[in-house]
Amino acid sequence: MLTMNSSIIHENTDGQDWRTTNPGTTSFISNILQFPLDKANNSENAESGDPSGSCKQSESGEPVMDQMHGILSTCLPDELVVNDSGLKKDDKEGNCNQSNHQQFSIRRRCLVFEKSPGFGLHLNSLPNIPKGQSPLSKSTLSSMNRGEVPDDNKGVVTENSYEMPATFGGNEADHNSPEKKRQKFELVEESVACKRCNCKRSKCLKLYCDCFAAGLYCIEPCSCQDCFNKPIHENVVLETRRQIESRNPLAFAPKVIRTTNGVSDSMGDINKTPASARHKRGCNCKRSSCLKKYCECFQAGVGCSLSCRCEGCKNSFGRKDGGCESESDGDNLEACEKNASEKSSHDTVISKGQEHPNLSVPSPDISRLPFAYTGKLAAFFPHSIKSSPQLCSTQEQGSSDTSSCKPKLESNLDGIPENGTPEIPKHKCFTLVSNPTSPNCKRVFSTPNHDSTSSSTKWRSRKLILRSVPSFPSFSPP
DNA sequence: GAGTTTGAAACT
DNA sequence: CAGTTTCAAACTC
Repeated sequence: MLTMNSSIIHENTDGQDWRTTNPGTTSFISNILQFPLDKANNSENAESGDPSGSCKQSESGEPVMDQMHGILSTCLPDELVVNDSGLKKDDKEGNCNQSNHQQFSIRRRCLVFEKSPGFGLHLNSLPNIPKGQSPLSKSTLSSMNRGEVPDDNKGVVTENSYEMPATFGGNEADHNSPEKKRQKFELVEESVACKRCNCKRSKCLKLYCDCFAAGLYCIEPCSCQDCFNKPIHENVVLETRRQIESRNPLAFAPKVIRTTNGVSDSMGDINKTPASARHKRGCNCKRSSCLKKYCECFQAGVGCSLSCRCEGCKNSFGRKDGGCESESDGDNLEACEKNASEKSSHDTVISKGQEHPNLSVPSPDISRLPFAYTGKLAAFFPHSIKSSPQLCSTQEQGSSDTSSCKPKLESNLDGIPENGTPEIPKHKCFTLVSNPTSPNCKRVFSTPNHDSTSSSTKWRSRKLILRSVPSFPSFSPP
């Protein structure tokens, strides 16, 4: 049986590995190794001003690369991230530093972004911010919310920080339009919704560390101590990871999978949950009743299964013994209701286009994305499902039946097809940006046309995930 | 913000 | 493989 890390993977029914169909990806290691040069170049440019002139802009006045980056990142994150030639081209064409910074930031954030073996873009533990907490100072946020760019964030790439987004560093005209201001504010909010690890003893070299587990380097917003999970310690990181994988080859693999065959999961139990997303290994909760985020199943927004060894399971996403959807006993109903009430703070992932008339089929490029979504990752989809009534309207409206207690999250997991390709609604096309807005996030998914209601969403979950790594990431060389 | 609880990860 | 320890996030106050 597969043991998965805390992210959702898709069981590929035909056995085809996405990697085989994604030849565009290249090793991220090479990019990491290139880091000093890139950094030097970027820093030089940043400090000396753009030697090639101002950023190119579209007719709308928006920086071309700012737009393109978002689009490309949405659909071709792998290629975008690792395509050095593209970067060089950008340089030659004189794109603004911020664009370069963005791309640079993306690259340096991932430990490895491999075609194979895959130590991939695993937004496993993505940053999410605890209620009421912010990785940014109030003053900083305040100024940012006013549309100001903190001085210490202006276009500076430091060892552990992200540059400010292009939208922050663009020309002033861009900032003055209401639309830009709105976008800026949303971006700020997204950045606030990011949290980093707080490891003290693990040196961020164990799976305890969300960053490490996610295949990401720790960055400035992290509160970790004695952190070795940094590019400068790449060898240590890779070696440690190799050791962990030698112990458990699936240690960095997604923990949650979705089986949409509707018949059984790996354990043979009938999945009553429509979305049928399940924790591969199952939880082992004793006291939380699988009703708190201590429970990995609950945290990932999936129901417990027979794989779980939990006791007193009341997982509102689906109990081990047959869960939420079909039962109406007091406890379970209460749990469901509670869960429903907590949806606003719970992570959600993506929705299924087919389930919503307004959602269209993703582009082919998008469909090839080897992403899997689970809990933590949802932090990168602040505009997606969680707070979007639109996406859940079919359930929320007239939902007196038991399906009403089906968590949005799980329903949203329907968007993850078994072939490993999440079905991303076109109009919700996630914009994978190198979190231009947030120094805290490695990547942030935003939606080009997101509704305003979701913009204020805070993503707090600990382990919702977006992952571009294959189901069987291996650190060992081919 | 500090302390407690919790369960996964790591260790034996 | 099972039991124990370590760890950091989630949670509570």
